[in-house]
Amino acid sequence: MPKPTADVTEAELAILQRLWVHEAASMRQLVDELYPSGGASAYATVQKLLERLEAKELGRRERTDGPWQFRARVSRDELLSRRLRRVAEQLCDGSLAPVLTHLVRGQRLTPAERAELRQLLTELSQEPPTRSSGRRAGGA
Amino acid sequence: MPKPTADVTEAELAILQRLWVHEAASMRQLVDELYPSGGASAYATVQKLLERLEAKELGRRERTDGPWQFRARVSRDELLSRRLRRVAEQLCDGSLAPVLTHLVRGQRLTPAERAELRQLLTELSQEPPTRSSGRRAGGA
DNA sequence: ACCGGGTTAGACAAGTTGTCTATACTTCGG
DNA sequence: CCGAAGTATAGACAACTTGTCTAACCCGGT
Repeated sequence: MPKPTADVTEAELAILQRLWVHEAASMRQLVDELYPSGGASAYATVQKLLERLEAKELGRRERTDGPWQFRARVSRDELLSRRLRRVAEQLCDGSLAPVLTHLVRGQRLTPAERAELRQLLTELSQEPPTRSSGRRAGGA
Repeated sequence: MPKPTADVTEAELAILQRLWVHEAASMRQLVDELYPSGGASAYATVQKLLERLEAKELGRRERTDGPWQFRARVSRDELLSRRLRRVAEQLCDGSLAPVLTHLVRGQRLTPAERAELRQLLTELSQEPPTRSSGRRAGGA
């Protein structure tokens, strides 16, 4: 059982990025894209990485006529959520609100970005705050 | 030279947390707090961790009459910034704006939190380039 | 001189990470 | 049928990280 907090390594992330782009891909496709000049072992390397992604339940393989097809099991958004939650866990006592405040305060936002955020906040305020059913809130 | 992106491990973070609380602390103090029932080697463990923190330029030692005094060289805020930047780097093409949007959208914010954020945004819009004296302008 | 605290250098096991080797299995052309 | 080429899988491997631990060292006080 892979720890729920299982982290994604650089190489694994590179695979995921391609899967997010392609929806589904074969090993050959991934190898060609990620290790274009890769030697003989690139294939097995990608295989191992996909294997680990599967173990972490971040990827899935699918049978087809031909070779296996691979898909991501988490969206970029979901992964983002996990990372942020982890950061909050370690540095903000588990709460994400301080992260938000920190970001708003610390980043020099362009007026356009500020406006967009205010707009977004306003929209969310107008939706029923008690029923948070419709939208996928935060994933997990 | 340690990579600027040098990561902080769990145990190192525990040390930093104490240093953030205490401003400065001796080894003994840290050992007693972090390994209260720790065996004979706890001292050396903490030493090694502090050594690594120093190598990463995240901590500093200071001579005093008695034993060394240790201090953090980064604030929690700064560390938060680095982590967030890294996340943005890996998942949002380097830009933090999507992280912000994601957070605002994904977290169930209480009305109070929303109000506070809107307030904050308004403030920032009104005094753009001025480092106002009242608030800490720490981030990044 | 001895003791006990502080101080330091390094050994170490366990785990992670990316790559690579070896070996199957499948399938298609000749 | 044989073998070549692509596909599939298991496991070895070196390099690195991480937290702990051992063995010393130095030095002032009694």
